[in-house]
Amino acid sequence: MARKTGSHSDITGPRVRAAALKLFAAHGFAAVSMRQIAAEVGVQAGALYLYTPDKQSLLFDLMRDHMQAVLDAWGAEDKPEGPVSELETFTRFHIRFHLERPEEVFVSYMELRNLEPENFEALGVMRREYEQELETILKRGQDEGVFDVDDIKLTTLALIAMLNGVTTWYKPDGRLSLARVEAIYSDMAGKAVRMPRRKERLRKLEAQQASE
Amino acid sequence: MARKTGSHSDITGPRVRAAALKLFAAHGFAAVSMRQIAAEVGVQAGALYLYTPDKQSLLFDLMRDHMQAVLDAWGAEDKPEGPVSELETFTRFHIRFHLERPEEVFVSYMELRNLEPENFEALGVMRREYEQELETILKRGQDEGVFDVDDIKLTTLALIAMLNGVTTWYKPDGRLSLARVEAIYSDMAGKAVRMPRRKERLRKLEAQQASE
DNA sequence: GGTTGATGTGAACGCATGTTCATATAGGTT
DNA sequence: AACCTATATGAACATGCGTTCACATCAACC
Repeated sequence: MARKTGSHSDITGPRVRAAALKLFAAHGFAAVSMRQIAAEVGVQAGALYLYTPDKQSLLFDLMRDHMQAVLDAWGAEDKPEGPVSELETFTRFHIRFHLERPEEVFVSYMELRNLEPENFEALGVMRREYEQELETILKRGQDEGVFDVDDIKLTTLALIAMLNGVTTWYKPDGRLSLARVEAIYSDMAGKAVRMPRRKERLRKLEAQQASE
Repeated sequence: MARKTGSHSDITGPRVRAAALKLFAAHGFAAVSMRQIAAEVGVQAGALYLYTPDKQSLLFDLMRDHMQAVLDAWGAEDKPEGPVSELETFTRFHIRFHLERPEEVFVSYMELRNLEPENFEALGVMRREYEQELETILKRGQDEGVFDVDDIKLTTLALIAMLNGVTTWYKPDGRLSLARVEAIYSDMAGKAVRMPRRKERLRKLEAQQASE
C-alpha cells in the first residue's frame, strides 16, 4: 500500500542511485561527498545508509548494473547472419545504447580505478565478456575471408575505444542526429576491418589454386 | 655550485612534478593528497608550496606542459606530401608519442573535469588546435578525392578516440611491439577513411563526363 | 488507539584535507 | 668566522570527510 511518509524506500532508493550517478559523472567519484549526494536527494547524509552499506557499494552497484544492462540488451538484440551484418549490428547497437546512457558510460569507464580490487575484478570479467562478443564477430569474419584484421584482440579494443569516444562529444540537440552518428561510426568500423576487394579476389584465387 | 642540503630547488622541483604525475595517473587527482605527493618525494607537505602555489596548479601545469609538448613535437615532425601519407604520419606519430608518455596522456584525458573553468578552457584551446591538424589532413584528402569521409569533425574525433584508446591497454613488455601497434592502428585509420577503389573510379568517371 | 517498524534527523565520532607560518638548518658569500 | 638566504620542517588552522547512532516521526497493523 502507498504511504505518504514513513515508507519511501521504493522512491528514495532509486533517487539515491540517480543522484549518485549524476554527481559521479559530473565531478568524479572521489570528488563527490555523501553529503552532496544527500543534498541532491533532499535528505540528510545519514539517511543514505538505509540504501547502501557505503560509498564504494554505491559506485560498484551503478557500474555493475550498467554492464549487466549492456550484456542483457545485446543478448536480446536480433542478430543477422554473416560477419559484415553482425559487425554493423554490433556497432549500431553500441552507439545507440551508449548514447542513451551517457552518464552510466562515463562513470563505468572513468571510475574503474576507484573500485576496490575485488569489485574491479568483477567488472573486468563483465567487460571482457562484452568485448568477447565483438572479438567473435571479427574472428568469424577473418575466417570467412571477409575481414582483413591484423590482430584481432587489438582491433577489438581499438574499435571499442573509437565507439566509446562518442560519449565525450555527442549532444542530443547537436548538429548530428543519433541515426546519422550511428551510420557514420558503423561505416567507419566496417571499412576499417573489411577485406579490400582486390585482396579478396587475390585470396580466392589462391584458395582455388591450392585446392587443385 | 652543488649543495648537499639547503639548495635542492632544481632537484626537488622536478621530483614534485614527477611524483604528482605518477600519483594522479594511478589514483586520480581528487583521490591524491598533498601529503601523499610529499611522501613520494621524501619531504613534508609544507615544502611542496615552495614549488607550486596550490594543488590545482600542479595538475594544470602537468596537463598544459603535456599538450604543449604534443604540439611542439608534431610541429617538428617531417611531413610528407599527400593526404594519405600525411594521415599515416599523423597516426604513427600520435601512437608513438602517446605510448612513450602513458601517464601524461592518462591524466590529460581523465582529469579535465577537475580543472577550474579558466584552466579547462585554456586546455580546450590547445586540444582543439591539435585536433585541427588531423581535421586539416582529412579535409585535404576529401577535397582531393582520396578520402571518403561523411562528416569531417566527427571522423576526426572518432579517430583520435581510437588512437587514444591504445594507452588503456598497451604494456611495453606485452605481446605486441610498439612498431607493430603503430602499423596496425595506422592501417586501420587509413582504411576507415580512404576512398574505396570502386568508388574512386566512379568519381573520376563522373568528373570526366562533367568536364566534357 | 495503542503498538510496531520502517524511514529520516542531526549531532557526533575520529580522521584527513589543503594551506599557512614561525622556526630550524645548512649551504654560499663576504 | 659571521652573515644571508634558499630550503625544509612540523605544528597548527579551519574545514570537510565517511560513517554511526540515539532519537523523532508517522503510516500500517492488531
